[in-house]
Amino acid sequence: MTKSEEAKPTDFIRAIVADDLQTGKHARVVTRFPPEPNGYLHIGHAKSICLNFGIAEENPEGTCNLRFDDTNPTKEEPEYIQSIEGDVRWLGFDFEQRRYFASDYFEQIYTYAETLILAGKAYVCSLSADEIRAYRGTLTEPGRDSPYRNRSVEENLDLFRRMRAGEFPDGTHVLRARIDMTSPNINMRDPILYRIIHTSHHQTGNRWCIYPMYDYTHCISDALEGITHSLCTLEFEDHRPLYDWVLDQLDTPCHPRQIEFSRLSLEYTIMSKRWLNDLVVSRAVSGWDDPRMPTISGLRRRGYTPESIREFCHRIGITKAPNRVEMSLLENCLRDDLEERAPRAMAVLDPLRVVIENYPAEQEEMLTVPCHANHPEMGTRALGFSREVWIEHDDFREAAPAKFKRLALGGEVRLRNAYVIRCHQVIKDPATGAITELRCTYDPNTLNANPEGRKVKGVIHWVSIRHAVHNEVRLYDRLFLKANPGEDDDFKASLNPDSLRTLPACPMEASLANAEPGDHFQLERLGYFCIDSKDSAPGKPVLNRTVTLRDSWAKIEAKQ
RNA sequence: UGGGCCGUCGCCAAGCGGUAAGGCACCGGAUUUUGAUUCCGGCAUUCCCAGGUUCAAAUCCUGGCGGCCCAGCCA
Repeated sequence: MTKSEEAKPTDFIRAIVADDLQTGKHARVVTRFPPEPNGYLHIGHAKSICLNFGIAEENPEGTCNLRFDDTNPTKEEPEYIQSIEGDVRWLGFDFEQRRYFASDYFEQIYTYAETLILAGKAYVCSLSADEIRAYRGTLTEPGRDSPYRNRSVEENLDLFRRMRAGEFPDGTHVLRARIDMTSPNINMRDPILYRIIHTSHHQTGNRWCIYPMYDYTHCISDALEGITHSLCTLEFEDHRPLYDWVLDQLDTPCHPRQIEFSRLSLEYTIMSKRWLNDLVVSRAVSGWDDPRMPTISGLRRRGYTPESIREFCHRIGITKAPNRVEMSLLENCLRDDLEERAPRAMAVLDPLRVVIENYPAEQEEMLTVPCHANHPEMGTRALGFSREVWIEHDDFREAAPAKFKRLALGGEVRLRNAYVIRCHQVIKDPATGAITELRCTYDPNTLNANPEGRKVKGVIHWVSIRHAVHNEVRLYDRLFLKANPGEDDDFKASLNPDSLRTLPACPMEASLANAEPGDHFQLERLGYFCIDSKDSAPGKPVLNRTVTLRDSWAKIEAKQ
């Protein structure tokens, strides 16, 4: 990044931060990423992570905390904590020792609640959940005061302490802020601060049976951590008055500024943790890290790199405008990255046997070919060649359509990194008429050289049958058929039945047998692939197709 | 029709009173032993609409229209 880029804020939040630093409102910036451990992180969280950790990185002495918003033990699991920490680190952000839990502050938060009660700003309400809802009013009608609203400070304190002591069952009492039941902002109609939940908590065990609500907890946690800018998504905009109200009543170390930005939507996928969980539980996918999932762990297993995801977050920007980003933008970030770093290899997904009749049956060669044509520094690899090779079925046509530059009967094509061959005979299954084999000849003078007196435009990939190893390849496609799943029906109704195609044993060049889980490759002319980190065995890699190459032939063909 | 927010190219998105950046997508064309990559070129007389202020408006004012969010003891 150049100095001018560093100095120039790229979005309205960075502009606010820069201004606050400039004016001396803050000496340094402190942000936080506050997930609830109730599911795996997804690409939408990556946007928030890149924003919060990014701002900290870009400013001198800036820091960003990882804080688990763990105020609801009925929905949270330690497994999620592990995955979230791993995903943040994998994305390339370091929270060092700054891993906190809202539950770290439960005692302080409780003390603040008693302060509110003492000040007459909070009361214990003994209405049932249904009654509270009824008293709340609607969007257009004001709410009504709870009959418990004017309990004495002494009674409130006594009741609240007994709530903590476990004297009451779930749902019998709540602690509420005493604000304004007629507020046009429903969040200000005496919001609930504490509820009774007799459930053990993953961090605090059985120490508590009352748990603070998000609105009450989050602002205090921010203040206790000295957060300067509390960045969250747009749906919390209506909560900001409450965020400020709570901190205004209390003597906290500071009063962070909440700023909201729009969350990420991506076409052909979903971002709701509830829905993602549904896919996992219903076995529609193999898990949170299924390579079709928009989760960080799913993208990682699919073959996305941290760099590509960070670049994506950079390109989409930060605004308050509603958005639904095209998948092609994400895919392009990936291609840009993998184009540079992925070594090349060859495999055939839909094999057609080619016999090169003028190549001696007993002969074979080990060709030395570059790992990356545009990056010689990436070295070379050995590639076996012999009389019989597999080529892609789709790379042959008996009668070539217009602009077809692959192999046709009577025509020539180059075998990538090897010789030019000519096809003179097609062998078919007499019963079905399906093409089963091609008889060809090769031009021995075309290794690393163009043929004399003619041009061969087409180049196709291939694998020597004698040298091939066979491994499973998984071809992934979008998880949903609709750009906005669940928009006007059950989201699962638009699941793509062909989002995964498994090819159990594709012939591929032998060098691939040694690939390690997580390794990236470009299978030439097919796409980028990644060695699956879960289902591969030593010497037996499973290849996940990360993304196809751009395919301008497919466009031409579609038009014809 | 209570409150909050948003509306610049198909999709993101700069712009903050001085005469519409950039990326993705798309369309040409060049190079190419990946129909990939790379490279050149094209792609908003117009900024949701209508008035108004101004020498000058996407930017300011007024009024419309369209969209999103909020009635969990979820976050």
